[in-house]
Amino acid sequence: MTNSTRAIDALSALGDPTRRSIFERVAAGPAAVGALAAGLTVSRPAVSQHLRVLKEAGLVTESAEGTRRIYRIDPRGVGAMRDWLDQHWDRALAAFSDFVDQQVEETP
Amino acid sequence: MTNSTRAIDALSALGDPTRRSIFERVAAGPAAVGALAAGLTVSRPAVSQHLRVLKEAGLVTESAEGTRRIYRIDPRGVGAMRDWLDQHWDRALAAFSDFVDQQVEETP
DNA sequence: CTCTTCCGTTAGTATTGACTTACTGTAAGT
DNA sequence: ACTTACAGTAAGTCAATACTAACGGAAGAG
Repeated sequence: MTNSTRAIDALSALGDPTRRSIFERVAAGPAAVGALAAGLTVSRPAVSQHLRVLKEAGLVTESAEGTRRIYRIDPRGVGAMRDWLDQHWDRALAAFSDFVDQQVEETP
Repeated sequence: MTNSTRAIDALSALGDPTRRSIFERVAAGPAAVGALAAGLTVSRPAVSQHLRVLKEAGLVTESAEGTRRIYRIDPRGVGAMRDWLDQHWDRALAAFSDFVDQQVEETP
């Protein structure tokens, strides 16, 4: 998978508010599925499904500890999003300053 | 609107694949609605609706030139997303290195 | 003034996907 | 072996939303 593809998946994954909550909780520290579901209004299977999407997007990793599955934040997806965003950040600044310059010329 | 709120809106907005396409085209350079729709498979009203969402998310700006509306990339939304992500980027690296250290200890 | 172009809005439809319930599986404790 | 705890899977429901078709409005050309 290319880095840009991962960035796309990560953006799609974080588009959902519930998944953002889950991701932010995982980002705060490693956690099991049950613990995550306890702090949310949705059921545990729902959390499990969201975690799978986040995992496929490269935003979290999974590791077993007995019957519990511990989820941790994954630098790959976060980094891919960061790279994708940095590209557009540069463009945004350039386009914006061009636009401002143009406005100044038209209204002296 | 707070900066974090704008980051949330921006993430939700870019969750849709069609909106990502539109956003990337606008990021490549200012464009009118018709020109954007011509390069996509969806109808012009659909593009118009997506642009409104992107505008409300602070990702693009609108300016009239006669009957045409020119859309440009907006640094505000892009910057808000960048800030939001940078927070988690730091956590991602820290959590990952902790995890690796722990794995090394357990399997010497 | 009329015609054309370009665009936003509205209403209605269709599709996506988020959620729950029920079930199955696995590991640890007794 | 039985029970308990924890989690993924499957199937079905329902709400959110992406999309099209039809309409209306503003600006420039003739």
